[in-house]
Order: sequence, then structure tokens, then C-alpha cells
Amino acid sequence: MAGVSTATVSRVLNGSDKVRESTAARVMKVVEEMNYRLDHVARRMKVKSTDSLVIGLVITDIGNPFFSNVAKGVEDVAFRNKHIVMICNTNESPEKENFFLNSLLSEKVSGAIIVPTTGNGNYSFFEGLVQDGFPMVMVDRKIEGLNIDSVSINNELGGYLATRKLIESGHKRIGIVCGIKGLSNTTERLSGYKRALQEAGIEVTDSLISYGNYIEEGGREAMSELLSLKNRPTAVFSTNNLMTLGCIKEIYHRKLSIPDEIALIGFDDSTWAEALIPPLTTVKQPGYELGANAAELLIKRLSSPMSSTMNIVLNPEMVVRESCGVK
Amino acid sequence: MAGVSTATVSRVLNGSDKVRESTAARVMKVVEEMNYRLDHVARRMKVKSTDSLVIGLVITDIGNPFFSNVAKGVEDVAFRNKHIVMICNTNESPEKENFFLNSLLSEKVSGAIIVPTTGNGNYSFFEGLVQDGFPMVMVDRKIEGLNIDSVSINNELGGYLATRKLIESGHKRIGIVCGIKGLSNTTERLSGYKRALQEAGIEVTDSLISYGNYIEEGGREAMSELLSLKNRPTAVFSTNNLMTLGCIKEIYHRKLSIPDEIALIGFDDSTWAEALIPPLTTVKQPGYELGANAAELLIKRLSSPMSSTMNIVLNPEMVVRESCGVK
DNA sequence: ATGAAAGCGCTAACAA
DNA sequence: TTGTTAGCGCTTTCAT
Repeated sequence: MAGVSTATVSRVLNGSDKVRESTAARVMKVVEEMNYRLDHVARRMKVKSTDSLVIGLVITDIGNPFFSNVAKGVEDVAFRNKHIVMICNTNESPEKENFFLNSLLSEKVSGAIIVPTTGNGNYSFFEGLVQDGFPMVMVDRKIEGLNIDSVSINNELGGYLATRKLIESGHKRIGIVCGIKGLSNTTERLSGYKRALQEAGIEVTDSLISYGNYIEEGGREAMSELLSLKNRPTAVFSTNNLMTLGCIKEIYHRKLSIPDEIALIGFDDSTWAEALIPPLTTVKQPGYELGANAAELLIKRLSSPMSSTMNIVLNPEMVVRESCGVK
Repeated sequence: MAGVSTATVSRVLNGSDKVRESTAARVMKVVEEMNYRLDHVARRMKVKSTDSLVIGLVITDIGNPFFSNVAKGVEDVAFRNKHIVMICNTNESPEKENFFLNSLLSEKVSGAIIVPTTGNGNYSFFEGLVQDGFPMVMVDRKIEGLNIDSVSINNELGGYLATRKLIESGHKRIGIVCGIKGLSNTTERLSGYKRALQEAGIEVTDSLISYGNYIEEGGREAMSELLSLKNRPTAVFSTNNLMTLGCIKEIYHRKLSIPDEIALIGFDDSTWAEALIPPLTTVKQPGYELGANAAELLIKRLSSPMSSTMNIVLNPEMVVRESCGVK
């Protein structure tokens, strides 16, 4: 319609190369007029897969504000780089994780950002993808032994800081509500907790360590266990936001007062943490930054697949409010 | 490799047609062995676009728990139907909305689920898409005059119920913190508020109506305005969860007590509503169901493009806790 | 029940 | 600077 070949149209649309200005203008005019839209799917058949302008994001729970912030960070950076993102929600199921990754591969996405479901379920599958050179970056959780980019927070430090804060407030019997056994961040937060105790000369007591699987109901049950102990803790460190909500509900249920009868520190500073009474002391995890950094890392890797992998570790920060007992 | 033509492989992989069992088995064996994966992109070049197995979701704020629940609902239903979803986050920007919709079209998605940014910014654009037969369903917000599927909640009823509850608790000066001017749900919630007042013979006072743009900071400012009134309200209805958080922070800041000095009802029952002191009374919006229904509607439409459009309206529910003053 | 072959819309190499 | 053309991997008619 513009009296030029398809090749020229392609050149104009890709803003590239040496096309005479007048020709480009003529093409663009027709493009506008007929509302022509490049077929991105056909394009992806020719272009190398790192140029697909689509990236995948596989997360474990889009309903969790922490992860939805991660998603927002990914989204924003992707948009700024003209990429679009396919979000998949695994609900911690390795089967769904496997299915989604295969789908993304079939979709010829340029790469993927992944919060792995468990430490090992799909290990050999991941390994194969890495060997095939599929660009991936792990976020929030790592898988040991896999040489790929990752962005995570210093969970050990987070666990340490929270526990130390509680110790500073005079507590000696400090319980912890852990997440899912076997996940790197669970292990790390727990080991930070232990380090703080040991440093203060407090013995680590097994019965004070409980697990809540990173969900609200689990947190409530774990807190219930802890509070049912004959010699119950005077303070508890809950290692994720959903479980913290469960903990709080259990505490209210038993009509105990925070922080006098039971001090509490959470993990993940959610918008609502400040609105609680008393306002919740938490370890702040920069979810948005986590996502944004992961997306930047992935997009960088697309253009330089050979550069050596890197692990970015963001430091968590204590947000001291009132639930831990000292201002 | 299996000694058959590509046509036969295609038939086997699509589980269709008349292929001899033994042939199919032979093909599948090779597929497994060589880890063959169908190229979904190439497939989409041949198949009609309603069979692409990809749908788009364009929402305004993935960081808002309400919308992330919507996304989760969409995701789950999509997965069950073997679809994958591309999520785009507009941040209420009509430009981004326009860009994303074009991208989705370029990606040849089967259809899209959309939370429109404003009542009219891209109206004619949407209209064009509808005329071209692009399957869309609006969720949460509607655009007047567009004949397409929608899933929303009865916002007017939500506004009415909340306000009536406050009236029942004996309040006569009731403020409202509205969302973004011009959005259908803002208007509807406000009109429910007015109806309840009128029904009770209470005059609608302009100074008691403020706007907070559906964000936390806006909610805080709106609440501040209301509380600065010489004759301030004794109760406030905040029309979304983020603004409610802002309201609460402002109330704490002024050291007022809920519900004695100021009663409060929120909109959107978030996980944390119950953990506040006093627990927050809210109008519960079924975000997950909203998303799930929208996805079901869209997927149905893909197979029957001609059936008449429908509007699904879900009813909100009051969750009475303590912040409104009566148990 | 299976194969041969056309063609989806694009980009890139080569030619002019 | 622009055009010609091959071919990306698949599905689908039409033959066989």
C-alpha cells in the first residue's frame, strides 16, 4: 500500500537501518491509516529467542503481598525495557512449576524469573535448562549448586537482627515460627536466630522452634503450640507476614497482650503493619526492589549471555515499632 | 526420527484424529526421548487466534491485595483450562493501558480481562476492539455504553449496607472517603451511601464527602480533612482497603479512639482487617471470585463468540466486627 | 491411516 | 537505499 516491499516496512517498524526519511514517513502514514499492528508472534519465529520481548515470572503465591510487590517490581522494569511479562502462580506445587516452565519455553520467552517452589523437586529439570542456556534468575529463594543469577535478601541477617532486638528487650525465652522446611530462606532465617541466641549465651531450645509453612493458618497453629508449652516463650519471632497475621489472631484469641505478655516481631513489612495496635516491629524485606533487580539482571543477561553469573543480596532492615516491647 | 511425517507428529501431539495406536506410541516415545517440545509460537501462526491458549490480564495495581486476588482467581481458572496469562499493570495510566492492549493484540492472545483505568480515556479504542471482535471482559469496573461481558460487584449495595450499618449504630454525621472521581465503582458506592442516608431521613452534606483516589496517602488526607471540620463526623465509611489504612493512621495520629470517638467501616475485607484493634468492620469484596468468574466468562466466549454478552454482578457482604461501634 | 506441500507474517542475507 | 527470497515450525487441506 505504501508502494514498498515488506522488507522496507520491517525496517521502518524496527526503527533501524538506512531507510530514506521520506520513505519511512510514507510507510508510517499507511501504518497509522490502516491501523496496522506488527504480528509479534510471527516476528518471534525469526528473531533469536533472547529478543522476544517477553519474559516469564513464576512465583509461588501472587496473593501474598510480598510476592505481588515482587511482581510489581518485575513489571515496572520490564515495561521500561519494552518487555511484557507472563506471570504464573505455582501455589508451591512443583508440578505446576514444571508445567509453567515448559509452557514458557514453548512460548519462546526470552527468559524467566523464578521463585522456586522447593529446594529440589525440579532440580534436574532446572539443571537441564541452565545447560541449554535458557536465561533464568532466581529470586527470593536460591537453589544450592545451580550456577545462575539470583537476587535474594540476607535472610540470615534478618533472622539475626530480629532475634537480637528481642534479646535487647530483655527476653530469654524466644520462640520462632519458621516457614517451609528445606527452603533456603527458612533455613537462613533460623540460623540467624540461632546465631543471635548463641552470641548472647542463650541456649537454643528445640521446643521453641515451630513451623508454620508460610501460611496464615500454619502461623496460627505454630503460635498455638508455642503458647501451649508449660514454659512458654515471652517473645516470638514470626518469619513471614501471613504467619504473623495467624500469630496475632491466636494471641488475641487467648486474650494475651502484646508486648507485655508476649512480644512479637514479624518479617516482611506490609502496609498494615503500622496500623496494628500496637504497631508491629518487623524486618523489612524490599519486595519491589527484589523484583526490579531480578528483572534488570535478566534483561542484562539477554544481551550478554556469557558474562559470569551474579548473586545480588539485598540487606533487610529493622523497622522498630512497639510490638517488640522497647521503643 | 519416528519414521513418520511431520503431519502425523502434529496429529499425535494434538491428541486428535485417526492415528494408529502403534504409530502414536512410537511418536510419543521419540518425543519423550529427545525431550521434544511443541513450539507454541509457530503453532499460533496457523491456529485461529481464539485457540492461542494465552489470555491477557490488564489491571491497575498488582500491588493492591484486592487486585492480586483478582489475578489469582484469573490464574487458577486459566490454568485449569490450560491457558497461560500475561499480566500487565497499568498503574491507572491510560497510556500504559493503551500500550499493553496493543502488545497483547500483537501477541495474538485469545482475549483479555481488563480493569479499565478511567471511564473514558481509551473509550474509542475499546470500541474499535469490540467491533473487531476481540474478546474482552471488564472486571471490577464497567465502561458505560460498551456492549461487552463484565464481572463486577454491586457497589451501590455495598455503599448502602455500610452506611446503613453506621446509621443503625446511631450515627447521624457520617463521612465518606471516595475513590477516584468518574470511575463507575466510586460513583456507585457514593450513591449507595446517599440512598442509605436519604432513607433514614438524614441530609446529605457535601463537606462530609471527600476523595482519596484509592491510595493510602489519599485516604489519610481525606480523613484529615474530615476530622478538621468544625463539626466533624462521628463515623466514616472508607471505600477501599488502601485508603482505610490511611484513615486509620490519621486517626491514630490524632489519638482518637475507634469506635468511640470515630467509628469506621472499610471496603475490601483484607486478611489484616481482623488483626486490627478493634477488628475492622468491612464490606467484603470477593476479589478471587471476581477474577475466576471473569476468566470463565472469557474462556467460554472464546468458543462461542456470538452468544450475547452478559454482566455478572456479585453481591458484597458485610463483615461486622468492632470498628463500627456495635457488635 | 498417513504423507506431501502450501502458507501463516515476519526478518535477514544477499542482490541490485 | 531498497527489493527478492528463503525459511522459522507448525497445521491443514488434499492425495493416496
